[in-house]
Amino acid sequence: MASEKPGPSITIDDVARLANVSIATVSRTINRPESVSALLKGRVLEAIRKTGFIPNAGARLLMTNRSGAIGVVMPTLSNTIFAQSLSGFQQRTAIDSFQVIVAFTDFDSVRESAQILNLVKSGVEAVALTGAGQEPWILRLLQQRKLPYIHVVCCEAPLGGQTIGFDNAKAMKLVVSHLLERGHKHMGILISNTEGNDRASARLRGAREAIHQAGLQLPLNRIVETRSQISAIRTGLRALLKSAPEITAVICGNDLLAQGALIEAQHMNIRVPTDLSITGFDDFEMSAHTLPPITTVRTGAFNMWAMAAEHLLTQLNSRKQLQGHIPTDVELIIRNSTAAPRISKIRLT
Amino acid sequence: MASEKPGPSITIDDVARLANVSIATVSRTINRPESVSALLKGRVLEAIRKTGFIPNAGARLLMTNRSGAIGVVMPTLSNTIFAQSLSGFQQRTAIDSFQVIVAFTDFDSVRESAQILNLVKSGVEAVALTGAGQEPWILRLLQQRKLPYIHVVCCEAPLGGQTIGFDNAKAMKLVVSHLLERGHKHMGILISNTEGNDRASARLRGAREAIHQAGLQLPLNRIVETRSQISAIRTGLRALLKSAPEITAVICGNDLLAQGALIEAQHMNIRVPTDLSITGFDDFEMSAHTLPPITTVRTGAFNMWAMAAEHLLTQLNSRKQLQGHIPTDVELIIRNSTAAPRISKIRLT
DNA sequence: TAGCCTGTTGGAAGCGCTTACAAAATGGTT
DNA sequence: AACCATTTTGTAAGCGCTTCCAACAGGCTA
Repeated sequence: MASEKPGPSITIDDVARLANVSIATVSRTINRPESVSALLKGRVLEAIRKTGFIPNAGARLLMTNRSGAIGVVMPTLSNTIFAQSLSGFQQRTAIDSFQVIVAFTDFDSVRESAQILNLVKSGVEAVALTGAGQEPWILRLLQQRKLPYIHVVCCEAPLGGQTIGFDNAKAMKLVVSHLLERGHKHMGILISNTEGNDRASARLRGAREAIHQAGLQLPLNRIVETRSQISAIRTGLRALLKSAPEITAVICGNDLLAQGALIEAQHMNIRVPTDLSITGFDDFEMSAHTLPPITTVRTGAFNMWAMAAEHLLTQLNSRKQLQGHIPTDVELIIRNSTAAPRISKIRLT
Repeated sequence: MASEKPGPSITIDDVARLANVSIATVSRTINRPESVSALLKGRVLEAIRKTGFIPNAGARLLMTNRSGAIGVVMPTLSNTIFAQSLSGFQQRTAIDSFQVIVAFTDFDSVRESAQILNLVKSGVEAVALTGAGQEPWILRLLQQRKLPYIHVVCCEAPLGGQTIGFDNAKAMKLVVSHLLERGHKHMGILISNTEGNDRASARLRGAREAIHQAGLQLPLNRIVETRSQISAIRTGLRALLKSAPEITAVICGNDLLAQGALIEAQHMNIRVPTDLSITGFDDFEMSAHTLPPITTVRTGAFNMWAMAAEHLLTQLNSRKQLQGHIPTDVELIIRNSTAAPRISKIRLT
């Protein structure tokens, strides 16, 4: 009925009283048990058990400045790759008993700044960021406060920030090389919105450069940006094929796009890879199982983010400032969604 | 080189001194600006801006007992449904400027208890739990500490806990009814490991009951439990079809399983739905686009979790204990992966 | 036995904030 | 001009913990 008062919760004093020791001893048995005699330690532990004492997070944080929380900032969770990434990150932080606070930006760098600021306000000890497209002021704020942070999935960052990942542009060139080797001359690109997404931009740039370097053209009508809903992706592929019917291969910015493209191709009765080659990027688990399985680039997101976590934790433990770039491996996985283009470019539509 | 000292960070005193007011005034302009005169408020705000002051989370938490953080406990992120769920939850909490701390259990209720305990230790103000399979002691602990919590995706919970969701068993019966209507007599079930997963168990139970109620049999060889990797799911379907070749429909415990089953069917050259009907559960975005699209149950995970968040936030704001069950809608989405069984049950393999 | 070193323990001082309370300022009213 | 109600401000008391420091207890050596 009437809302209950918060109720005086159990404090270290209660435990100390019950164990008949000082609060200092209780604190020590929790934080540095080796410095307490077996006798008292036993009494204290027993008292803690009996009372159900859980140290007050605020008081502890106030004294130690250690919240045991790490922030991670991602655009969204609607692409599996970020779910994987978050899993990897969290799995590693869990080993060191760190909590993960997640924040999503929806690819909006203004919102991203706000989210990072919120993380700082809530006392995270470090932050992992997706990409390097953050507003400089917020990065500067992190630096001023000496909060370790790292940009993941990229290879260079503003303000000398640490990075872990690979060169998205270079990785995309692997894909293009593969298609060139197969004999493709006319390629289209299906990519997620590049605005506020430096990874997508870099991949697009890489593909573009590689195509140009091969002496081929990439007119604008062969590049389609799309939102990441399956229906939008499907529409995107249709638009691409309509505006550039000559293309024999579609380079997708990630595996979600590739899956959408593959589905739309099936619906359109376009045979993959016979009529059209499709490539992805990220190597989803599913991509090995689709019909045909998708040629893609394995980037090891799970491990990459686990390493990012490890890197931050190391800094927190050693209190020393690491820096520079940690390169991660990237591997072109050739599957059956790519093949040589048909001699005749006639397709049934 | 030498590790830099933490460096005295900016406190409320610095701001007060600069603005030439008392710390109380600074605190008030941050927390109850309407109670401060425009003049001083201006000076304080300016001083905050100049100094880059960010209130110390620990001190604040210590005084107010409000961390601004909510915990959410999920089994994993490897099934898209949980990514959706987390998104929904976080989207709602963000509106009230609450941070989300995520914890994963990997379907292990012992680990789950530990995770919940960690959340409590780190000072969350409320907790959202997946399902109702938690160990009672940890729920009791939440109750003792008067931490609002809610079980999501279920309809009843131990210890009188609040729940939001639907009856998984009953929802599964919709699927079975649909298959019965289509004339199926021999159904198989592909379900994720039920151990430590009360939702999967309930769905299995629902299917079983509905089948029995229709006067049909469900021998054990028609039930296959599987891990959730695509390859395991595919193996699972093969095993199911091998041990029970007479089945004309496969009821999958969720859409991930259904997608895996559909893929394996394609690989085995089994036509869906002609040779085999397949049903899912959860209604992934993708499920509307596969070939054929998958008949499934829409549970609105995103909204359900957003509502869960809202419910917790309401309790936090009103400080009153709500209780009971919040039912959510469930809808059978009939698509082309289900049809009447073929008269002849001969399949090409 | 005196003198020391090591290992334990408790007392007490804050950490940086919020907020109760009192003091001061403001603005009518008589 | 004196008074009271109201608003605004400052003072100071903690919140519950960690940790410095001093006190003390043993176990040695000299």
